[in-house]
Amino acid sequence: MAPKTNSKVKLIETAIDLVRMSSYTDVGVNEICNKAGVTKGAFYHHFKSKASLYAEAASYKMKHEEMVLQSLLAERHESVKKLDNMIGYIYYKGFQSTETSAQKVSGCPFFTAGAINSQGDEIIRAASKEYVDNEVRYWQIVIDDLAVSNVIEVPKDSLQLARMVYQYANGVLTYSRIFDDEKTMRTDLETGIYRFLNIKKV
Amino acid sequence: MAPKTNSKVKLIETAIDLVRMSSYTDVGVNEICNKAGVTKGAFYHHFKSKASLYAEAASYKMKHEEMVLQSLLAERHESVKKLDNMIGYIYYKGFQSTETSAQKVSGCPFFTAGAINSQGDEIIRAASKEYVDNEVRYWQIVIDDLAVSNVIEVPKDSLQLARMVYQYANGVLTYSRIFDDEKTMRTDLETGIYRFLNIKKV
DNA sequence: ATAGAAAGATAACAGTTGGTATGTTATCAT
DNA sequence: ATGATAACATACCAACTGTTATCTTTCTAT
Repeated sequence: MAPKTNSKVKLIETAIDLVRMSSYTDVGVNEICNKAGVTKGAFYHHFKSKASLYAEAASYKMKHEEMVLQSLLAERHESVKKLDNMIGYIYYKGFQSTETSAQKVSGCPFFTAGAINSQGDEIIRAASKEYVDNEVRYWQIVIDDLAVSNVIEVPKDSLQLARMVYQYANGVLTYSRIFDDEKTMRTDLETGIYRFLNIKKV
Repeated sequence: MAPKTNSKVKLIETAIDLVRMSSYTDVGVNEICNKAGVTKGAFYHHFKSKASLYAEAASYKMKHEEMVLQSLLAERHESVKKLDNMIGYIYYKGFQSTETSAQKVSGCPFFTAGAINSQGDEIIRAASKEYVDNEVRYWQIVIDDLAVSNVIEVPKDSLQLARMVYQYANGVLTYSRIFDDEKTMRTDLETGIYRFLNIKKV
């Protein structure tokens, strides 16, 4: 009665959830399987390795975020509204609490894992690169829009500015994770990005 | 003929080096011992656990940086010179190439490891917190000095501003590590921090 | 010189890691 | 109904993890 092949999706979603809460290396295949209620046989039927699961999870998440962000950044919104939506989404992603853990703040699993496993598995690095590039592109859309709307000065290099804002956001997430401090995360995210973009807060 | 107990220091320095290049979880006790040319017996004679080595390494590095930064941030320097020294030091730390690895860009091992192991070992988290707090404090010194010198507007909350700059710097480091891109790191670090502090580049 | 401790070496430990080999059950086009 | 293939299950593997117990060497204070 259950959908045909939801166990692959179940594995991916479980993996993302677990990795977000701890880290790629700290989450084992066994743990993922147990939490997903799937056996190892099924795991290695769907994925040829742990790294390949990670890669599939990255593109899975990318597709998912494409839909979410397309609505958050829809043209009908004011450019500042888009910015606030983007900030809110990052906050939402970084704070989302799971039943799995008492930890409140979690970083982006792909950003983090990419840095960790920067040497070694090239599969992982490539997946992280692609994911990160994609995220930066969304920031660029937001920033270009702010420039067109005259909310910010037209930047010399909007891609660089987008990248820098993204770097900042992830720095905040990582910091907040160490201190497990959601309050700091909320204020620093917003205050910092507004400051970075040189927007006077309304 | 060799100094009395340099093998403890050797272990700490080797561990820092290895962890910087990969990560806390990915670096094993065996690997550290081999690279340091020390046996496991010696390791567990000096440290009661891997986590405790990490903690000692953190405070070791803190003391080392205290000396370095005290000279880089000496009062005789202009406040902008101090800022540039600080940026240069971050760049130096993040780029330092080792014989160990082909990887060029490396993040701060304590910032990274703290985020990774946010759940689990409380020893590690505590050590990372202390390390990070210390680094932020140096940024605060730089920023307060910039304010006194009228280079930047007096911030409402200089600690928050220091924290945000630190978060940004580590975001850049992590990003650059994923892409192993030293050039981006160099420009983004300087450009971003100047932008963040709203200083017109000379 | 000698007792005692610090430092280091060797070997083993239980537990876990990612991955595989081989088996069984569903699904599905023909 | 049947052959084929996808989906899943069970059991196992070698390699490695951090850690400990035991032994030997080196140092140092008396």
